[in-house]
Amino acid sequence: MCDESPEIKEEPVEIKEEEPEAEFDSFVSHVETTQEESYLKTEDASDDDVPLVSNNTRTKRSAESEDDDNTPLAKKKIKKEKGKKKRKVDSEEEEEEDFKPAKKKTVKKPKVQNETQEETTSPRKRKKEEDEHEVWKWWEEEKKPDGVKWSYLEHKGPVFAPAYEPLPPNVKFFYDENYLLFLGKEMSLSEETEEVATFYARMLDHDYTTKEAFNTNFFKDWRKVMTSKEKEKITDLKKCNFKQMHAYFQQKSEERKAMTKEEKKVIKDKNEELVNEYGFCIIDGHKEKIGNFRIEPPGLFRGRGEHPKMGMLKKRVNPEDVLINCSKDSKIPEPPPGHKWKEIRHDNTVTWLASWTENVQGQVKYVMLNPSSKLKGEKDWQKYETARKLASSIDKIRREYREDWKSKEMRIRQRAVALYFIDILALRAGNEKDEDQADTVGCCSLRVEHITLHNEKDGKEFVVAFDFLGKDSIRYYNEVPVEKRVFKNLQLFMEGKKGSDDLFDRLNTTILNKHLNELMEGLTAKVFRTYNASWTLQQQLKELTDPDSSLPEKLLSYNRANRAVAILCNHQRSIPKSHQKSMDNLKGKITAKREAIEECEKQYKYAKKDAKNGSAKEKIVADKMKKKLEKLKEQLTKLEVQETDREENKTIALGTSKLNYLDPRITVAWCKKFNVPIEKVYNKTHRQKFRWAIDMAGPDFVF
DNA sequence: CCTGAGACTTGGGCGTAAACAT
DNA sequence: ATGTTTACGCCCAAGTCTCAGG
Repeated sequence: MCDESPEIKEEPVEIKEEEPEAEFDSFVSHVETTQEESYLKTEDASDDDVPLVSNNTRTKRSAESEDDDNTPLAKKKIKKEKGKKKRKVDSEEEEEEDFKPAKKKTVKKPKVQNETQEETTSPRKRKKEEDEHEVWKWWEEEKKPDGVKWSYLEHKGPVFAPAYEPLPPNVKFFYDENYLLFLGKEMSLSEETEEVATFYARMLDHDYTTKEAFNTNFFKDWRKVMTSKEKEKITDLKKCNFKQMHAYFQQKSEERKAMTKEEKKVIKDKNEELVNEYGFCIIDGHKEKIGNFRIEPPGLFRGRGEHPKMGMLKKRVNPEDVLINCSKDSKIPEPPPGHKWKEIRHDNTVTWLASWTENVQGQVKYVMLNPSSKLKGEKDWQKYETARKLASSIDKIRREYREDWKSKEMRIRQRAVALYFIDILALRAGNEKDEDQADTVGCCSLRVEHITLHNEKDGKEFVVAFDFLGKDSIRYYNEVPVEKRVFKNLQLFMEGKKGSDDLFDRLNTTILNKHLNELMEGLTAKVFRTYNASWTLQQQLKELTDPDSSLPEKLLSYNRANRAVAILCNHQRSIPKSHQKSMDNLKGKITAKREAIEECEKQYKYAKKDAKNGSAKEKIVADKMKKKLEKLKEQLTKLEVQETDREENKTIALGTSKLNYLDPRITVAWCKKFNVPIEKVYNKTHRQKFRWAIDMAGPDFVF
């Protein structure tokens, strides 16, 4: 603001001398103490241990040939060996045939796993599920030309929300004209007015309805759909009584819960039929699942955090609002009777099957494929390959941005400090946001008020305290000791600014990403999150897994590693309502088990005595006792493990990192190496999404 | 540059089905 | 078999990033 010159103002000389060639030894650990290594030494950390082959490769690569990695060849290398198939379409046909035998192989699996004993939950069921899906190794196919996402696409179009069913006449709406009467005066509403009213009535016991913005927005939009008569009468939301409506919906939901098995089955079957009809598409010769083939129903907008638009009416979407995307030569989806599509297009450079524009924020919404599809899987795979590439040039990049902390140019310093945060704290990039969205920030959009500098805190020097609302208005709070040079730079950036000023006033995500792309092809800010998450998982697994431990203990290790990542990425959740209760419950069980063990021990003692001078029969009894005791003890540890796991997990959400940040091949390799059945860590959805990794990665995969 | 549209990934919450305990 | 607890999968909002056009 104050000075336009890009040159930095007189830099305090001290800074320059401060650092006698800092090494990489001071990367801050932000995820508990144990993780330092993951940032400390990107490569030699593992040397003292088993010198894994691929580890060496990585070291070498990063040391001498980063530049080569920048060529687009990197990706291709991997696929190189396989296909020299020319015509995609025909080759697919063949592949299918080829891989049918492979399916049979899977069937044998349980035998191999016998070592891990009974644990495998209903392997029969699982097989069936997986066998129902077409299995083909898409990752061995040739890639499509740049920008082309498919050559054939056929589907039946999206499913629309069911039409509004007016309330039965006995469910009334009341309005208190004088603001006096207890119930208000009975009032009948036009259908549309009633429909919108039900949206509100359904949310009556939700927090939203206590928020002013929500109520104001809702009321404003509600009045828009009212008839002029209604509008005249209904002038104050506070005078509206939705209680009967609310009760009606509650009752409805009770009824639904109380349905008999048969009734539920009917509904389920009907739904399944719908899914079979509309839930799949044909893409490049394969039948694949669609992710969200249902158009979003109308309702009230539920923005998160302090969203200025919360409570606004999300209008019903009609076929006339919907764009269809499919192959020209495919069977074009039929719009519902009496309707027309807004447009039918044939754009094979995008992946969506249908789209419409939502009225609250004006954003385009899409119908897209399920993550199990080739289209999504390939992209996911590519994402992790980019992250691995970053792993091999991270040293250079770190060296560079550290150098940039000393730059004469303010914009470069800011860029370098921001990058440092993104790297070590896994912050998000932080695009600018409009006024009409919740006020949340990421790295580039941090404001002065979001950080506090402490020369010293809790015995540590140069501590930066972050406190801001990030994505989804989740609070990010972290006290991080940083390097002195970073600290000094921050002081400089904050000089003469108000709390509401941007911390990095010469930086935004575009600038940052442009720079990153120059450092490495395909590099953007979010790649650091992927890289750091996956790297941390690998490192933590290595550190925490004891090959000799029991299966539950191994799983605990895995969860802990997963948790370290979730902490790093700040994946939080609200404490489940039932947490305390279920915790007490568990504690009770543990005490009970302990008592049982005590009791059993006593008995065992006696039995042993008896056995000593007794006959074979008594020996058998004692033996049995011993077995029982062992079993009990095992159960106890299992419970205790569960307890710590759950306690540690109560505010941390593991799902997001597992699904979006952790290279599945790390997990797969770990499972294979330590003989952990994959379904212990990956549920059915995970297994479908990560099928490529499950098939691709051996026990020795290294990220 | 700046802006906004567009496309696609990432995110927590919540209802419900399934698993488990009783 | 039935009630309770847990986990899954859906939902859809909220990010990231690219690109076109002024």
